[in-house]
Amino acid sequence: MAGLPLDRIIEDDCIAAMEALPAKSVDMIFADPPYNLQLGGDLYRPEGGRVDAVDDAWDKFDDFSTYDRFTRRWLAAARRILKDDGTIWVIGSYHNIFRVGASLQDLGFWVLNDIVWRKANPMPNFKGTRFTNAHETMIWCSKSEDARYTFNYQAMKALNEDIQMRSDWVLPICTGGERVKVDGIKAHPTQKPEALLYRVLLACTEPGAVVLDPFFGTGTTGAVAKMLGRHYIGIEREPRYIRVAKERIAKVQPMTDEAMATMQSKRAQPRIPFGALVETGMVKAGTMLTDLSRRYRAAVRADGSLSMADDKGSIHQLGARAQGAPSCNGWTFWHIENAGKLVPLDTMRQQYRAEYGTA
Amino acid sequence: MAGLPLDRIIEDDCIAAMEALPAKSVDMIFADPPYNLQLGGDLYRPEGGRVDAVDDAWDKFDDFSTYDRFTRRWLAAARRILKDDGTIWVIGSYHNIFRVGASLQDLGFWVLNDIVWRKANPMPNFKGTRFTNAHETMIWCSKSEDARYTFNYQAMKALNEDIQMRSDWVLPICTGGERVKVDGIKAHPTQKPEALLYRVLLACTEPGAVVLDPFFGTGTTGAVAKMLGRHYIGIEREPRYIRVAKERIAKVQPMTDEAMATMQSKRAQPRIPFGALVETGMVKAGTMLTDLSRRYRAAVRADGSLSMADDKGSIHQLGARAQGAPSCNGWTFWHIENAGKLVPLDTMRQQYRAEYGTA
DNA sequence: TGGTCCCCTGAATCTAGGG
DNA sequence: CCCCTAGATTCAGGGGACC
Repeated sequence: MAGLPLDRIIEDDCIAAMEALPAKSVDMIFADPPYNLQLGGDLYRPEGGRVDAVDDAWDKFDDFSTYDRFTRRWLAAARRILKDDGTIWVIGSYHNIFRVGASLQDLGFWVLNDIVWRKANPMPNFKGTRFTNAHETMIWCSKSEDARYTFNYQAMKALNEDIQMRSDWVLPICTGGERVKVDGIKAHPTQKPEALLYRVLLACTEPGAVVLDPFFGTGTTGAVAKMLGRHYIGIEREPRYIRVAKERIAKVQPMTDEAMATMQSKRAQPRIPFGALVETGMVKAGTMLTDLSRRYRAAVRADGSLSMADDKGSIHQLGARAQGAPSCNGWTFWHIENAGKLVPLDTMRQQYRAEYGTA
Repeated sequence: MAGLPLDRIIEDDCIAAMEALPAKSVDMIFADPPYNLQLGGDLYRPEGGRVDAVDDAWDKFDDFSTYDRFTRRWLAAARRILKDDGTIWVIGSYHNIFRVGASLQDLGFWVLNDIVWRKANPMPNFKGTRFTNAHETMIWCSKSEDARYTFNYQAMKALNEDIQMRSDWVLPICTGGERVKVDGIKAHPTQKPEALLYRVLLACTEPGAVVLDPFFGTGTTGAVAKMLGRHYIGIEREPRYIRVAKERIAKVQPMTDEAMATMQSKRAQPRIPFGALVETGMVKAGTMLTDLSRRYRAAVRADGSLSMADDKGSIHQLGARAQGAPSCNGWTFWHIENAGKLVPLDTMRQQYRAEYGTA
């Protein structure tokens, strides 16, 4: 994408900066916006220490509506620069996440999931007045209902030991060596753990994608993007955060391409028609196929179609009709009997791919 | 409280019914409003079954603004009848919870916590298109910032093996004998588990308190209230649900201490996926693994899968395939070489648990 | 009686690409 | 735009049948 300030940090207000970028130019947006506002119109972050010092006189509704206006403005600017098939992530807590979620929906974003980051080691509730606030919420949206967004399902499944990834993620908070400090004091009050961004970027982008973070802070998004071979664009108002972020990102080593590889979706593999297996003699015409429970039997015909009683059709069609199901994956449904064992057609397909190449 | 229809179900629209009740008369409100799901066509499971979705007329709204008007009206009516020191709980999913949360705040409610119900056994995502929608969200509010609400901190701590109760609760969904059925068919599509209401009522009410549920359904709130010695007021429009709820509640025996003990939730057994070690940087992508005899070597990839020659898969799958065994515990099979010594992955897992906790 | 296996089900915004 | 077809896609728990 020409003209994009890739792998750089823009020092500016995020709304102005986004308005200066070309439309439909970034693949993903990750945003960790400020969560509350005070009388002066300045926005503070949750652990900023001034949260309890609210003036009693302020009008809640008025306050929320100011926050809502701010939220809609930056979300609208984000929407403009997001590609039509891109997605946006916004993280927040109960203080702001409902406003953010409603605004996202009002602007036409389509919620795909709300993700709960369940903190493995949260701050306890010292006063014993509420439940320990042990999670934050992320909202993941596409730009519209029918957008074809990126979701690396198999990579997420692999990351979770072959069980599909759930909407609740247990991850530790950012501590120890990962926590960026300046003169021994944490550089930013709400630095997010890299593991969180790691999962987000791995789930929803491909290597080389452009990820924008309008509230860049100390640059966790940039650090993880660089590590994973994605491009970042950071926007941050505060020079002191930018300074820290630059230093931090400079130290990051990108992964090798090999390490960066993930489990691929089967949809991405080239299509093999069943007929190709018949043509090459890997499956002989006349072979009888059966399902795993040996309930149904069908014969392979010379053109790669099947016949079962008077019915004829593709491996998928006949599998579906046999079961009375709306659809069926014939590759996994039908089996060939070999020395008393049932081998799925899918295994033959893998052999075909190995033998004749995948192209 | 004179004039309150205690331990009864009002057959009416909830807004009208609440408007007919005296102001500031109930101690707690638990509400499970329609979620405004926006479902497309039928959804089929991989094995061919059809998902029995929520398609009831009561969940249909024209658009967000219609839903918002409905939400504000019933919340305003609820606010009027709630005692000044009472609290309200509303449960929802990402479809509606942001609208609900924003409306609560706009009406002056003060959010105390958002509570995540992490479902132990959610319905999977059958098409591999998103993260498994494995939780629902409850918002817990007092009527104002300075209200002196009830929170039984010690009871919650006791329920959680003497550790502060967190904002994320792991509970199974409502199935088995608890699921109310009529002629073998579920009486209500969205019946909530009693364990959920048990925790809510135990946390935020005293015995004898009055708990109102404006979307009573098949009466889980009433059943648990009776069990725990609280009063309930149910409001429900549909006579068929009321009939079921009455029968159900009639059978409830107020609980003995012994029975209470069995209601206490088991702590979820933590499972650490290998991917978690990669995400947190404890095991870097690109690391080479080997078995104790150094016969096999595999590389760690970004998503926690391994690659060995052309083969890819989980630590368990690749361990099994390497040895030609039907299964393999990858945690003990694979090792990392560290200063000439081989450390099993299992040791890394123990370190992870020690560092980040297991819960 | 016990173990094994199969079946059923749960608030779901649930496909992709070519003609 | 619609229509059609290939084919990718599920976890945990409870209950009942069967050996």
